[in-house]
Amino acid sequence: MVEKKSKAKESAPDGEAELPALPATSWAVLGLLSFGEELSGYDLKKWSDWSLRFFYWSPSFSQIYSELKRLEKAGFATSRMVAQETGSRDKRVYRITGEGMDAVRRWAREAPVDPPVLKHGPMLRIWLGHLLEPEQLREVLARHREFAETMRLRAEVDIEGARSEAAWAYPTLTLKWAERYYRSERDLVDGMLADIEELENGTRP
Amino acid sequence: MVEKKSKAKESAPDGEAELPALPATSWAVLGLLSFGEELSGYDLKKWSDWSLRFFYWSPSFSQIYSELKRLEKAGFATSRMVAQETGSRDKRVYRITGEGMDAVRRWAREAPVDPPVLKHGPMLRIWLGHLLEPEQLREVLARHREFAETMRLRAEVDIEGARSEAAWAYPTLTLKWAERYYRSERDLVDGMLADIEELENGTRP
DNA sequence: CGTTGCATGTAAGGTGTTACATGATTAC
DNA sequence: GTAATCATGTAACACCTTACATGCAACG
Repeated sequence: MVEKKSKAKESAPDGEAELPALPATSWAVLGLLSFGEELSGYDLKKWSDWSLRFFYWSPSFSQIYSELKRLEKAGFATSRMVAQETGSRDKRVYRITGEGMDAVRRWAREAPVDPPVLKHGPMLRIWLGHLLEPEQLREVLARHREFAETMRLRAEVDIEGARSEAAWAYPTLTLKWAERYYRSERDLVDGMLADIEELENGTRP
Repeated sequence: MVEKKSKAKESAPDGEAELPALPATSWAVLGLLSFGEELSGYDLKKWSDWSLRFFYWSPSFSQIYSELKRLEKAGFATSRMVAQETGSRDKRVYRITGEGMDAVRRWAREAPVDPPVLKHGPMLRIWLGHLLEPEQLREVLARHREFAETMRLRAEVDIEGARSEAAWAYPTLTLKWAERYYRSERDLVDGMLADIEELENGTRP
């Protein structure tokens, strides 16, 4: 039995009620609502695109819509239709409930600290370096470097934008983290380019 | 139309045949085989657990088995049963084909350089810092720091183990990368702990 | 004599994506 | 007039995981 992971199977007759086992994405969406604003699915997508994206992949529109339904069914959010004055299509806006706040808070405090999930395509390519020409290796790294530097600059800009807004204290903390993370990602490319150089020139005495 | 991504839809009447659109995991498994050894599904899982794991999540047994079937159907690998002398269950071993080598090589050279996928649970928690006590924030970070340091040490050990084996030149490169990556991840925790300290002591003049 | 490791595979189900349908408003 | 943005949602499907079934060998 290699693929097992015993799971306490609900019950838990101790005072605390069990938190429902939602996927992390669900908690992320509930987390977006936990800042208190009433938001539509569309808003949520936009918001997650430019805040979560630095450290968490942004779910698609359709997933956000289905997560919202799930959260509403669980009693963690309520929705209401809002008629648009201008005449465009009505929108459905969501607001977190008291139970929802309790649940995210408990999740944030009690959930196990799992290792981050990383799928680093560029590194997978380098790992298969025996299949590429050195020039192509460098090309892959150059593209990844561009990406990292773009992200770093975006984080830098956002930090400026969020400055001294007390409500954004913690999100700003993660932006600072992101600025350093993507800086490191960029520098790691440079380190690897140097290692490749060394490997080719055969600097072995 | 927000969720579109036009896809050239096969055809491509230029000389080159189209590479089949396999998921990255499939290429990763084929990549494991591209080092030339004849391996069972079980071997492949073990191998991916301790090599890919530093920069790419390791697929489950059952997925590896189904990827192998897919690769065999595509003509990228062949398999044969091997009877076990000792009497335990027979195993099926896989070997990459010439077409398989061509395909991974082309994939590694030609596939677009996509940004890494990151789902950083610990950062998601910090981002929701308004829901936690400062002590709990630090606890989340401490656990993540432990993880990062463990990974860093493993990479360090593996680098020693792989030294001067010419065949492992590129995998060793990614191990060096990993050692630096997890070192940075650890240092990023320390940076954030300092930022939290500052936030609490309110060092604002 | 129970646990761990070796070894392969199926079934069921959850997670998440793309494609499509629909339609009004605003900007070029 | 046509493209982009706002806005919501369904359907189909791909990806991937867990649970389960099965069974032998070696170790303590």
